[in-house]
Amino acid sequence: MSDNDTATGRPAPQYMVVSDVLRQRIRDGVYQVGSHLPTESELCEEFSISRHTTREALRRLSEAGLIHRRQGSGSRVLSTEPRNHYVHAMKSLDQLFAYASDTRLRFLDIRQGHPDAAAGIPTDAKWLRIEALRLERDEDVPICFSLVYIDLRFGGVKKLLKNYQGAIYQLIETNFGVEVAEVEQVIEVVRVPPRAAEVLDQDPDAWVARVVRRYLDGEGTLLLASVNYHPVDHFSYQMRMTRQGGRLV
Amino acid sequence: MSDNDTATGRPAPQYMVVSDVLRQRIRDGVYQVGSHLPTESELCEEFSISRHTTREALRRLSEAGLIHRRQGSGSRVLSTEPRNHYVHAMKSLDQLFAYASDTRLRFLDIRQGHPDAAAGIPTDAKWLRIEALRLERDEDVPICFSLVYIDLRFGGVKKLLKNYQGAIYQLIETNFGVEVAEVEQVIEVVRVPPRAAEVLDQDPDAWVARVVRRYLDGEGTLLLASVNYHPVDHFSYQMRMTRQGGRLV
DNA sequence: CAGTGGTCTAGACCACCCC
DNA sequence: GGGTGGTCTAGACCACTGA
Repeated sequence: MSDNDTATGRPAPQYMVVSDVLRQRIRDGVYQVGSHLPTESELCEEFSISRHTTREALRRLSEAGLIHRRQGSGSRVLSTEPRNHYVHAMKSLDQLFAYASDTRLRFLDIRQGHPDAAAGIPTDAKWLRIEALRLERDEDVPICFSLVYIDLRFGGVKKLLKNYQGAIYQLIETNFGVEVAEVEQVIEVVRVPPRAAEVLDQDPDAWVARVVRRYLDGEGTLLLASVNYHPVDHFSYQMRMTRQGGRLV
Repeated sequence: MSDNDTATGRPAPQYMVVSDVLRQRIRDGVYQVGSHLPTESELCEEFSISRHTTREALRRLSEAGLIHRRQGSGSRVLSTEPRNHYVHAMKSLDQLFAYASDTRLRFLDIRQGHPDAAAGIPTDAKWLRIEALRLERDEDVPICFSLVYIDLRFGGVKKLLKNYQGAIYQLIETNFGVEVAEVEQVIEVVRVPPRAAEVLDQDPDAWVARVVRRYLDGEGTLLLASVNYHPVDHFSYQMRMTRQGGRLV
């Protein structure tokens, strides 16, 4: 649990002692989830420490996701257990994609249309629908066939797509001042749909890896979604998870 | 890049201004990757701020993975770009697995043997080799066929496996005082190997999703590895990535 | 409005690293 | 031994929250 001086011989700093005590109290229900921690000044008094030290202790709890602090309001208990024991971290979403970055896009079709069910978009709404092939640079080997559905308020991207090579979500981020805050991804293995079989040159009854990605903004609104069909012999999805924090967090 | 007061109308705090300046200098190569930042006291003087404010600025760079700070040594520049823009976070590794948690294991075979190539273990070494089927609870439908390779120094788990239901890495963590610090995972779609076809009741030429997981300790030593074959019609792998930090980080 | 957390200062002592 | 970052104190003013 705590990691006070168990490893190193020297005593743990006070902020860590205090943070561990508070952590234990949260686990024990002394401070219930949803309720508020004592204020900084109360904690200063109880532990006879300066405000700075108190804040350092609270910072740790906050970083561990156990409490949420809000100016003027206080520190609310969020959870009994730290979140994010393991993280898969990446510089950019590029690493989500199951292909190397040195690729290019060939657009097959762009028009308004109704999304397919796999995209997780209500199929009664109209979205900009893009068909594209992702190819290895300088080669004609297709890496995947992609259907991209874009909210019509970003319909202006249509003009920008010509010769665009990167990920489409980035195009929308830079041109419409929105920010992708969250991505959901589902990987499954399915029978190749007819259109994908055609452009990927697959047997009609072949299996393909289908990767569906949904890009959401900070409020959970869907900005765009993509359905990507990968021939199985070129599909490899790698990730690396790391345990969070050496000492505590 | 910076997020000083662009959104809110009010001015950014000093530590954020300073941290942005330093960040820009790192990008511009004023402070080269591998070299050291000025010391805290030098930065205090340059920006006419207190040490506390300087440390807050440096803390941000450290959290962003741009610098590494070491007592007695200084702040070394690690990278020009922040890491961890996006994270896939999970409380435990259970969420790595492409199946619900309400499952059970049926062991088919346990003995010493040579790992297969897919596990990424030198095949000349001997490891404890476990064959198991993961089944839905109360049903005989197999979710996946697993080959688990365990370093022989944990050979004692053999006795503990009987009636064990959970993830094997946890068994080793609790019984041998080691900690999984890192997991590598690769998902691919391959032809079913004969043995897997047999126990999963698949056609000899069927495709299966192969998920290879390698569990490493803090020093990068492989503790165990597993190769899991999932019938494609039951395979679904979901993940959710979140952009890190509202304001900067 | 009173009380909260957010920012900031000017000091201090210490453990650690490297010369 | 001299300099680094790590911890800690005792103050201060401010922005924000909520009654």
